[in-house]
Parts: sequence; structure tokens; C-alpha cells
Amino acid sequence: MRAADDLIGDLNPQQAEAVQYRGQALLIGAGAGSGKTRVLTRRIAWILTQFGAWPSQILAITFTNKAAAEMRERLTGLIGPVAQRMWVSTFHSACVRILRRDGEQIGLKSGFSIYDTADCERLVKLIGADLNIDLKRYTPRSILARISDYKNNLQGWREQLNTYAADYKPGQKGYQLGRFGNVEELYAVVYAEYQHRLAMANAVDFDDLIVRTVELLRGCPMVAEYYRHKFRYILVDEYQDTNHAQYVLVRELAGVDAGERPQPDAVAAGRQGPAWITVVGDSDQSIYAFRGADIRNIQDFEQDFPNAKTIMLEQNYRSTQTILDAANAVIAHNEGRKPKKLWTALGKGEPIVGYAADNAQQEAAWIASEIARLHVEAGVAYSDVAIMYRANAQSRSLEEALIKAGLPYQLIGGTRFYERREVKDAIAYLQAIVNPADDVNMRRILNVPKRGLGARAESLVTMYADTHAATFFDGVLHVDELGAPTRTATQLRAFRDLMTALREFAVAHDGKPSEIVAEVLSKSGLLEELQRSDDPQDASRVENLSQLQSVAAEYEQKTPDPSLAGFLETTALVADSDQLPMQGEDSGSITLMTLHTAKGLEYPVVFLTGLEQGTFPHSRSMEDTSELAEERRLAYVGITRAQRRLYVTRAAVRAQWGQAAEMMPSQFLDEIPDELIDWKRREAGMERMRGGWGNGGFGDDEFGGWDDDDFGGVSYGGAGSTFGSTYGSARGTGSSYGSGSSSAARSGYGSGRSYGSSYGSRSTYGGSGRSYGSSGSSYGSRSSKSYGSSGSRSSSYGSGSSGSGRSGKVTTRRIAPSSGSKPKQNPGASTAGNGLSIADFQIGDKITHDKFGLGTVVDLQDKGPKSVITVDFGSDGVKRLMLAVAPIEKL
DNA sequence: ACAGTATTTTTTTTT
DNA sequence: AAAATACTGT
Repeated sequence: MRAADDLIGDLNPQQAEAVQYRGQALLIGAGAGSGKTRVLTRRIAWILTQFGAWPSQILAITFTNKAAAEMRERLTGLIGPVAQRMWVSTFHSACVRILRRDGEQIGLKSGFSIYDTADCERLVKLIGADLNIDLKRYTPRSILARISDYKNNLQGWREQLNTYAADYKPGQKGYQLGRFGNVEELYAVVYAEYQHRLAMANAVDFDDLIVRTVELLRGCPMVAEYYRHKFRYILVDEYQDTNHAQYVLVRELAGVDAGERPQPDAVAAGRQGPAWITVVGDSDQSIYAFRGADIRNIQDFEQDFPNAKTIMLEQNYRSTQTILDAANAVIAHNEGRKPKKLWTALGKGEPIVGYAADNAQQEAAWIASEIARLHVEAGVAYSDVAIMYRANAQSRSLEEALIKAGLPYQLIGGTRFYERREVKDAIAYLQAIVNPADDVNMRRILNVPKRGLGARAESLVTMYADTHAATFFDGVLHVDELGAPTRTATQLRAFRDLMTALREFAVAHDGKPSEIVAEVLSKSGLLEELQRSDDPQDASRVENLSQLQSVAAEYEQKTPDPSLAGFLETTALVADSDQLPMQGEDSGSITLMTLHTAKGLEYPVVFLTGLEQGTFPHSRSMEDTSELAEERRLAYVGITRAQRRLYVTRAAVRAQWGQAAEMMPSQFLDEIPDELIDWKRREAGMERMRGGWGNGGFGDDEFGGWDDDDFGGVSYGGAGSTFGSTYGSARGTGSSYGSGSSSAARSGYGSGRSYGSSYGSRSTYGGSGRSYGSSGSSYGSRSSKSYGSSGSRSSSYGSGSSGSGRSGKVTTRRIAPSSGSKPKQNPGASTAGNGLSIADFQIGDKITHDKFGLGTVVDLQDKGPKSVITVDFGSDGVKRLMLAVAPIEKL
């Protein structure tokens, strides 16, 4: 046991107070880099040693599994191996654990499936097809977003149904939705049906994990009592990113609303009043509103929890004053926030470095060369460098540049390992084995690998299932009653026998998931199909499958009581950042990730890329003040990741889905005080020309073109910085690096882990024997294409239209393909190519169509030039027509 | 039933 | 530019 002094001796007064605070409810307002993780772990240790609590009485919620593992590790250092017995996990993992134990009470049988986004989309598609919903207009994604909103706010399907579609019964067939779209009705019906089918399939989605746990606690006093008795201390990290459901969950677990008298000294075992709650967060770092996070949870904490105490941590131990000044200046543009003053004792440090590139490729190339130089001239380790961007798609050009420069990197995020097709297929088998009622996964594997069971066979089985109120697999079991053609019946029987055999095998080997994986891979034919193929991509798919098997083996080794269901759980809840190496572990490579993933991390050197209007802030967030405020918080998060050196870069032209577009500098750049930024290149060549800066000329601007006049000779630094180097002649260091760049490019297949010289040859999954879950793990991400030619350079710079005014909404301009400009569109009304305007139409209008003849307009969607009208052509059916191109005439 | 071809959409951010 | 989807012909 540690002495009290060990726990608080090296803390500042606020931190120490937070660690020791005795009381019902504590909010720690932890500014970026203020040592909140340290305070949190110390507080837990304090509760154990000084309050005399048992480890099993503590529930600590973190944001990711990796954060949980890290916290547990640090706790082990403080209090010893008892830390292993504490609940330290994410909301979702904790809920799974609770539901596995007590879910039966609310109808969740053991072995329930956890649906990921793709599974949910499949389910909504199935429902949409059955209910005759126009899935073009109501995309599964948008429907799911709505359902997720309901869930995050704990609005049940029953109440929705009562309000909007009282006569719909879940599971009923042939329901006619109101033809002209009562939208609420549609959502209510789909929501109800969705929950119904999840229940039938013994499955839950991500949101359900929280919602159904709340339901369990509210509906089953015995269960609630058990957990309230058990957890006497609840600590929640990143509280600003909790949603309403999670907020309620915390209250239910703590028993805040159980109507018992608070016990001022309830520090020991036993059920005495509500549990003590500690939450940690920073409202300036709330960046998950899009998935329901409600900033009010943290803002109203003091009202929500009586006698709450707030302690603010404002000393920053991470960054230089320059970086903090920039962060403070940017976030100050958000309205309605409590002003906060982060300060540091680390001194001014280096200026922020800015760079304006001509395009994304050049931006990336400059970053690569800059990193190479830092490495050589200032001895900066690659693992001390992170490159961040708004959206995953931006990683492409960066990866290419790093490969070209031969620098080792690791990419975090992108397509997750478990979301890759082949891995998902294998998992679907496992899921279907554990939970045969899981229709979505069962249907997925019916014809994977190809075994001649197509849409026809599937619908036969579905019909049986529908009429008998049975599951899809029940239908398969009753092949002989389906009246299927001989061929189909034979194949179905083979599938039935396969699944039966696999299930028996699984039951017999439940403690050995890796063996079950192996059995599934070989018996299902999954592996064979890929091995037989000569598509080079399939080789990497085989790799991935074998990686899946090693992950299973690792799980098996480090889990006390392994089971197939347990293994599936771990695969369902991985986060992007879980792939990061643990602290203390050195990957030896540059880290690439989105700003969201970067939350909670810190690096000596940070590149913030793509600082353009439309990229960051993202174009879809610029209209709305609150969304823009969230983007700004994201910028704040990004800036405050940097410890010593911060770079901000942008590209004047960026290709977005195939088309090059001119990009204006991000407004966030303007919000950083100019004197903090040392611009290595303030304007891109094109911009300079336009602004009459002279010197322009873009013809000869080949790849190395950035080492132009404003680059050399500028010296900055000094000032007692850690890296203390001076920039001198800056050229040429770029490409002489990597030995193995060509082999690295080749190895792109499949993994997307570290490339480059220091890592040597090809990267494969798990090459370095990292373990899944705790220590970094190596399942990769992102598929790969051949990295070769650096993509086309955008050639035609648009003829010189307006300057670079920074106001107004229009932020990007398409570069016209030189030819004569299109006929002007009249502003306001959206006129289409055939001269028809959506504004001219009304529901009920009659039109003629060259092919379908006479029809009646049933619906209108104004999407500007892409407006769509829906027309009922009677016997020819109802068609959706693109107004701009449809051969129609108004009558 | 499926392979191959044409067309359409896609980009936020993630547990 | 790439991937998902729809369509067409065998």
C-alpha cells in the first residue's frame, strides 16, 4: 500500500484537492493537458487506500478500450495486481458485461449478437423492402441516424408508435404506410419493426447496449439493487462526450434517484445511499455531438447532482505557451462558453509553422520532407510525430508522400480490420453459430462462399420463416417443406449440414475460439475460395483471415475463461485508437489519424493538415452555428495535442471525389494570432499570381517546387527549445531517405501498418507479435491500392475569378474544365438542363414522359440542379426522375 | 444464378 | 477516383 503522500506529493493544489475530495459528486474540469488521467488514477488509488474501498466497488468508465487498459496498467503500478479485479472499461463494454449476466430479465438470451453499423444497415434494408419504403429517399443511414437519436434520448419505440402509427403492430405483414409520406409515421414504424427484428434475432445494436441496460436497471429492482450495492464509486472520463442515455445510466447505477438519503460518510462497503460520482471532462473538447453527446451533461452537472463540487484544473503540463495561446485564441471564438485560461510553465517555445501548398500532394510532400529534416537535424524520433486530418479520405496523399520519402508510418483508423469483407464474413459465421436466431448474419453467409443459393433460395426460406413466425435458420432446417427445386434443395441441405456440424464442433470446443475459427475457415470453404482466386487482393484477404485466427488465439491465451461468445464481444467493440501502441511502447513510426481519434493523445510534433474552408471546417458543418462551434472545438483539440512544435498546413487546390476544387484558407487559421505563426509559405503559387504578388508562374512547379524563395534562410527556433535547432538551408533532405520504398509500396496489400526503411520489408499483420487488446495490437486498417504514380496533378487553373475574400458562404469553386462555361443558372430557383425548374411543379401536376406516357406528379424533392420528381405512371408504376435529364414535358 | 458492364453515389467525425 | 449498385446477357 502506498502512503498518502506518494499519491499527492507531486501534484499541484487543485489536482491534490481533486484526488482527495470526499463527497457525493465531483466534477473535475480538466483543461487540455492538465493531467486529468493522472488525477483520475490517483483518485482511484486514494479511494482504495484512504477510504478503504474494495477494488470491486469501483466502476471507472473510459472512452476507449485502450484508455481503459492503460488506466488499469497505471493502477497496477500504484496499488498492485488487485487492479485487475476492478471494472475499468468503456460504457459499452460495461453494459455488455451487465447484459451478459442479467440480460435474460429483459429477453436477451446469452450469446446475443452485437450488430455493427453494417449489420444494422442490412437489417433496415430488409425492413425497408418489406414495407415498400423508398430507400433511395430514406437511406438506411438516415433512418438509422434517426433511430439512434431516439435511443440516445431514451425514446422508446412504443411511445413513437402510439403517437404516430398507433395501429401498427411490430411483425405484422402487409402494412400500408400512408402514401404521401407522413415522415414521423414512417420512422416510427421502421423503428418499431427494427427493434422487433433485433429482438427476434436476439441481437442488439451499439446504442441498445446502453438503452437496454437502462431498461434493465429500471425494470428489475433486484438487478438494480445488485449493482447499486456493488458499485460505490463511479468515475467517468470524457464526461463531455456522454449522451443522455449514458447520463441516465450513470444515475441509475449510482442510485441517485432511488430516493435514499445521501450519506455524507458513505465511504465503506455496504449499501448506504447513492454511490459517489466523479466525472472528468472539458466542455471545450466536446466533439461527439453528432452521435448524441450532450454538452449540457457537463454544463449542468452542478444542478443535476446536489451538493456537487467543481474543481478546475487549468495548469497545462503539455504544451508551450505559443501553442496554448493559439488554442485559447481559437476557442475564444465560440460563444456562450465559460472562459477558461490555460497556462503553462514551459515557456514560449517555437513559433507555429504554417505552410500553404498548391495541392494536397504537395502539402504531403512538404510535410514528409519537413519530418525527414526534423529527424536529421533535430533528432526527432518518428514516433514523436503525428499527422492529423479532418476526414479519413485525406490520409491517401499523406501516405503516398511518406512512402515516397521512405518514412515509416502507421495509419490509425480508416476501414477497420473487423469491417473488412472477408473478416466480416468469417465473423458472421461465428455469430450465426453462437446465435442461430441471428437472421442478418445467417442470411449474409447463406451464399458466401458461392454455393448457388441466390435471391430465389433466400426468399423461399424467408417465406417459410414468415409464415411460421420462425427464424431464418428454422426455415433452412425445414428444407424439405419449402418445395424448392432439387438443385436448390440439395444446396440448402448441404448448408444446413454444414451449420449443424459447425455448431456441434463449437459446442465441443467452446473454450478454444481459435480452433473454431480454423474449423469455420476450412469447412465453410471461405478460405478455399480465396486461395483458388488469382486476384492479388485475395492473397491479402487470406492473410487477414489467418490474422483473425491469431487474434482468436491471443484472446484465448490472455482470457481466464475464454469462450466463442466472449471472443465475438471483443471483436465488436474495438475502437480505432485501440490499435495505437500503448504508452511506453515505441512504434518507431509516424502516426496518421483523424482529429477525433487523436483526442486524449499528445505528441511532441503535430501536423494539422487540410486547414481549408470546406475541409476543416468540414463543408457539412459550416452552415450551422452549433456545428461550426463543434468544428472549432475539434480544432482546439488538434492544436492542444502538440507539445513542442505545431504545424498548420493547407492546400490551395484539393481533389474531392475526382474533381479538383480551389480551397480557401480555413477560418481557423485566421483565428490564430498572426504573430504566432511563422509562414514558410503564405500563399500558394496560384494565389500569389492572382493577388499580383509577382513571381508566380506555375508551369515549372514540379514536385520539389516548394523550396522556393521564401523558404531558405529563415531561422527560427532557439529560445531554449527542446529541439533547439535552427532551420538553415532547408533543401534536399527529403528523398534521400528510405531504402525500401519500393518494397514498401508493394507491401501495401492488406495491412497498412508501418512502411518504410526502418521497418524493413513487407508488413504483414501481426508481424511483430503484438497482442490484441492490450498492447497495441496489429490488426491493421485500410485496404491498399498500388501506390505508384502520385496521381494527376490538377492542370487547368481556373481563369481568374474573384480574389480571396473571406466572407460569405461560398468557399470552394469547381475548376471549370477550360471549355466555355455552362449556361448560367438563375439564382434561387434551380433550373435544370432541359429548362424545367422544380419550382414550376406541384404535386398533382400532369406530365408526359417519352417512354412512360402520361403521369401524375406525386412528390417533389428540391435539390437544386439535382432535383427529383416522383411520378405515378399508373400501370407503368411510380418512377423517380431526375428533373434535369428526364425526357418529360409539363402539361 | 452469376459474371461482366454501365451507372450511380460517395466524404464527416465513431462506440 | 473508387466503390457500391443496377442492369444485361449468357
